[in-house]
Parts: sequence; structure tokens; C-alpha cells
Amino acid sequence: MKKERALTIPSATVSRLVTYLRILEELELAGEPRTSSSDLAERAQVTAFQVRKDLAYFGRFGKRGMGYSVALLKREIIDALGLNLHWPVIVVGMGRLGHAIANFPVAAEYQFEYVGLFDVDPQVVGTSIGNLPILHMSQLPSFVHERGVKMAFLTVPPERAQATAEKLVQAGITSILNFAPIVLRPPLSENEKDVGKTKTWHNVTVENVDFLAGMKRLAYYTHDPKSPAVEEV
Amino acid sequence: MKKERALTIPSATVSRLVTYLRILEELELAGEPRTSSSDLAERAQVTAFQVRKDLAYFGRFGKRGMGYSVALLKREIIDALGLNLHWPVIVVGMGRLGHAIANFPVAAEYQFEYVGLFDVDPQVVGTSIGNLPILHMSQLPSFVHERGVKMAFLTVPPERAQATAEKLVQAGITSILNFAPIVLRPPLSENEKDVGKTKTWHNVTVENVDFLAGMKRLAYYTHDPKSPAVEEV
DNA sequence: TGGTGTGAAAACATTCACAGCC
DNA sequence: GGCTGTGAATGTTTTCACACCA
Repeated sequence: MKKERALTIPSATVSRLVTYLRILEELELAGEPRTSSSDLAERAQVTAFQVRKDLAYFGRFGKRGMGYSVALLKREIIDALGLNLHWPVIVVGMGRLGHAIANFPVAAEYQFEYVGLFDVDPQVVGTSIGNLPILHMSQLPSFVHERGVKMAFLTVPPERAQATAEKLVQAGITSILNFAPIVLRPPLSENEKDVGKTKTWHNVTVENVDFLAGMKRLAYYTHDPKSPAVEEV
Repeated sequence: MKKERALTIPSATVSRLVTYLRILEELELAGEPRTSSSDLAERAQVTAFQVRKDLAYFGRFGKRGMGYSVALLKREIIDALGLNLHWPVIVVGMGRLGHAIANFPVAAEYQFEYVGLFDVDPQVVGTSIGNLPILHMSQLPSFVHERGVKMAFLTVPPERAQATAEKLVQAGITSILNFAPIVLRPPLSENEKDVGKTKTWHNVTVENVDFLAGMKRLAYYTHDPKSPAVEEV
């Protein structure tokens, strides 16, 4: 008899799992064989309840009274996140930011691997970064199809991000790490339901990396809200 | 008679307000004088209910049947987020990433302004970026105190991030935009309650910018969860 | 005894329906 | 008629208490 395990790990939990994984790597490097929910909690700055609940979404890995094996728990989180799989990645938009990202040693992180770099500027198409040549966008659809690439880092200028994203999805990309400070959306007249924090778009997932947004949120949490928040009635 | 307005805008709402603000800027640039909750919703990829609820946390800016004035709503969100204030910012850690960030024209974003750059490496201390000299970390406490700086961008290597963050807070910094892929935490034996998504630390707020974490979350949302999620019972 | 796993409760966030006003 | 503002309902996430087991 088969029973489905919870397919849906809450998005907040997914974020924390990434954090726990990083902590487990540190513990392993430090030679610590075991940890506990309260130890993980302090290092991740959450509660021990939260850690146990997060882990319970996809299994039972601890020993009561003993805590968790660092090596085992690390392996389980890697599997749960899909980081045991090979992830070929393309970088689209080879300006300053694209160059910086393409030079980052992403291969050190599990099985992510840059396999293609793309741009439209004839000045940069044909040059290389590391041993990867920068290809023209016109070659992208066949490249993505042949190599089975699903994940793209979008590093084009903001005003071109939407149009480029649409091309990526058309070519078969399903996961976009969007560095442009805009909200990517489906081509007009498409209505799909959002799923959690990460929005879907024809089964497309977008994650945003946006330090300007973080900077503005910081301003809110830092400014004294008392004075403007008192009003005359 | 005075009455306090809701001091607490939910953190999820704060994030969306930043998005709405960006959209309002675009609309203003495009010469659109008015918008509506459904227009904003589509552009921000949320529901119209959500937009109206978010705005209702800090005021009533619309006209029934007419929607919102782009200029007015933009001003209100700017005020609510504290972006009408001047934000002097220091960048700490002038490696590749710190250089890239320091070269970014952050002054184009409201009243943020880089006022100081810091590092410990004698090779870079004394050199300049733009018209700002890179100062040694030993000068940071007096600089922060004299200039009344509250916000810092932390771009040091991961292994130095925690110790550097502690120095920043000791010097009087209350807001850290953390680019290091680690969780910053208070010096040992300090227990403070978390407040929402953004954690507090002696009234310190940390926002994280971490593309590797985004990349790993993407892997989870992209990998087919069906096969490993079915288990024998 | 110590620390996990989990059902139940509380807190929080989103969705909805519709009253109210331009 | 159209679109906002908002209490109520729903759904999701976090917190908690405690049963259970090495």
C-alpha cells in the first residue's frame, strides 16, 4: 500500500532548510558529529519548535534524547531540496553584473554548473569567461533544448528583463533567478494561480535577488515610526 | 484626542509596498496620472484584495470608483517606508563584492548616500572609489558616531561576517544589509525575541541578500517532487 | 533524563463579499 | 457603474504542551 508523503513543504520552511543545510556544513567542517534542534535553532536564529516542525515535513531523522546526526541530516536536506541532482545553469545578460555572477564559483555549491552564457551585444558575443564562450541570444532556444537546461540567471538591464524572461520561458526554461529590480509576469492575458511566496507562471518559478529592495525594507524597520504614526482624530 | 495608527505594517506587506512603489515610479515616468488596485495587482503579480489590504494598513488614499492618484500614492508609500529621510550608508568590506556595490549608483534611490567605505587590508585602505576614500576599520566607531550613521552594507568574506557585524553594532549601527551567506546572530548569551521575518538583535535589523540561497530554493521548486515523495507504508 | 515528533491552539496572512462613496 | 475600504471567513504558519523513546 502506497501513501503520498506531504508533497508541499511550506515556502517559509524551504528557506529555512537552506539555512540549516549551511549550518550543517559548518558543523561537519568543524568535526561535530551531532547536533540538536535547539543548537540548530540558535545558529539559525529561529525557535527549536520551528526546527523540529520544519524537519517533520519530510521525515523523522532524530533520535530522542540524542539529537541529530550531522551527516545524516545534511544528506536528507540535500535530497529534500533536490540538491543531489545536477543543475545546468545559463547566465543571460553579460554586462557588469552578469560577468560578476559568471565568475562566481557556483560549482562549489553541490551540482550547479554554468553551461552557457548569453548576450545580444556583438561586442561581447564571441568572448569568453573561464572556458565558456558567450553566445548570441538567437542560439539560446536550441541550446536550452539540446542540453535540457531548466535554470537561468537573468542579469540583463531592468528594461529588458520582462521581454528576455518571456523568451527564456518560450525556450523551455522553468526556473529564473531574477536579478532585475522588477516583477516578472506572464505575457499578457494569462491567468494562473499563485502558489505561495514563489509565484508560478506556466509552471515557471521565479526567485528574486534585489539588494535595493532589501535596502528599502531596512529603511522602514529603522526609521522611527512613532511620530508619523500618531494621528489626530 | 489622539489615537495611534497601526504601528506595525506586516513584514510581507512591507516587501510588497517596495514593489508597489517601483511600479508607481514606472507609471509616473510613463505619464499615467491614475491607477487602480487591480492594475497594481497585475503588475505586482498579487491579488487586488491584497493591494487594497496592504494600503489600508497605513491610510486611505483612493477614491471610490476612481482608483488612486499615482503621485499621491507614491508619496504616501515613500513616507510610510521612511524613504523621505536621508540615509547615510557605510560599506564594510572592500573586496570584489564591496567594490561592485560601492560603484552602484545607490544615490539614485531616494535619499540613500554612501558616506564611508571600510576595510582592514592595508593594500586597499587609502585608495578611493569615486570621491570616497577607503578607511581602516579602526576609524569606524568614531566615524559612525560623528556622522550619525545607522545603516551598513556588510560585504566582508563569510568567515569574518559575524565578528564584523558585532563590531558594527557596538559602534552604533542598527541596520545591516548582509551579503554574506550566513545567519548573523547576537554575541553569545543574549536572548531577544524575533519580530517577524526580519530578526531583531538589540534593536538591530538584518536583511540578507543571498543569491546562492535563492538558487537552492529554485532547485527545490524545480525538481520533480513526485517520485521521492511517494513512500511505501 | 534529555530531546524528538506531533496534535492542538494561537497568531498571522490572505481571500472574500459587500457596503459605501465618487 | 466602478472601484475603494473593511469586517468576517478562510487558510497558512508558528507556537506550544506533552507523549514517547533512547
